[in-house]
Amino acid sequence: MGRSPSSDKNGLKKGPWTSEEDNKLIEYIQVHGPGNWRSLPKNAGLQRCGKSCRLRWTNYLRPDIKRGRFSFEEEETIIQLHSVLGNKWSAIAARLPGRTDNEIKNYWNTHIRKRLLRMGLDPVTHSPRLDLLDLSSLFSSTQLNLSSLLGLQAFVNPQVLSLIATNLFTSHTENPEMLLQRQLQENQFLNTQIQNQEGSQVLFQKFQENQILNGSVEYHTPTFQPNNQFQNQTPEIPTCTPSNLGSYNLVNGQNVQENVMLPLQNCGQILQENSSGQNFSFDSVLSTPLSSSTEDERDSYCSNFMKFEIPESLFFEDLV
DNA sequence: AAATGTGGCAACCGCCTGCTA
DNA sequence: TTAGCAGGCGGTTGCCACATT
Repeated sequence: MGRSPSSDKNGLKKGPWTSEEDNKLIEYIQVHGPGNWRSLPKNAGLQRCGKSCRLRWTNYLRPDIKRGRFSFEEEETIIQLHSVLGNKWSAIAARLPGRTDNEIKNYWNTHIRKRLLRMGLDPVTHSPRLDLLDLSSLFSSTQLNLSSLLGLQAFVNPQVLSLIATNLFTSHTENPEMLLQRQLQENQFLNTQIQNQEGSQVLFQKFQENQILNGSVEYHTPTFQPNNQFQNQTPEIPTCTPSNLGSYNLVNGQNVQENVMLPLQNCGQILQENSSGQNFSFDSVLSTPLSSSTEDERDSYCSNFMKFEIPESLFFEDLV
């Protein structure tokens, strides 16, 4: 594994660690504790640089490291957190006890990223890949009237639209802690607004996201209803309608798809109600049944959520 | 059976940040 | 204020194992 044995210009060894080196490092740290990595190799009798020792310890030798396959819960947590944090592997690792940032990074690049691509999702934005969608047929089949969609502003407080648009453009770059604080403030405002504007699906979407945030997760988690360790604190979910679909990318008539997660993937455990009063539900698009054991089964399960059809008789006016 | 391709992952590299004198 | 250092982080490399041809 890894690099072939070699030495750098200082005579320090590089490449794979031997069990003898591992033992030396473990024994030294058991006595003196980790840290002071620059002087550690000399004191421990290792021909390695401090950085190499630190990496070996933190990524492999640490006693609390969990080895082996990632569980479904872990995998979904990674996807959730990545949708919020991006490639902040250390931040993601901090929420997965026993897993290292390096391990999560490798797992993402070798498994999850490929799976998302196969599902037609962009692994960077977590949005459906537009290059794979025939949006014109989608719109014609549903008889959606663009002017009606744009008319959303007629019943949505412009202040709210502005708030949401601002959020959409900043949420992926903002410091998660700052985001948390800001969203707590937003939620107070939205909570009031949503009581007065029952028809606003955009508002509901925003409200729901903030509820998830406030109720459980340290970081803003816009795409999923948690079903793992956060589940106990999941707030009661109000009913929403299929018009959530596409609401974000048409804010103010602007297509903000590029930087935003579509609510399409936001269907996790949302109970939706169509115009005729029939209920239908989605599980998380990326959730996988615990009984599934193979990657193919997981793919199959997940991809089924991308195959729903919009009824011919569905009118946007009915939905709002 | 041998050659070639691909996946997986440990380890390295270079940059960045925070601390301290 | 600034320079030096230690440690942390994300991206990349390169080797091994396994699959495919």
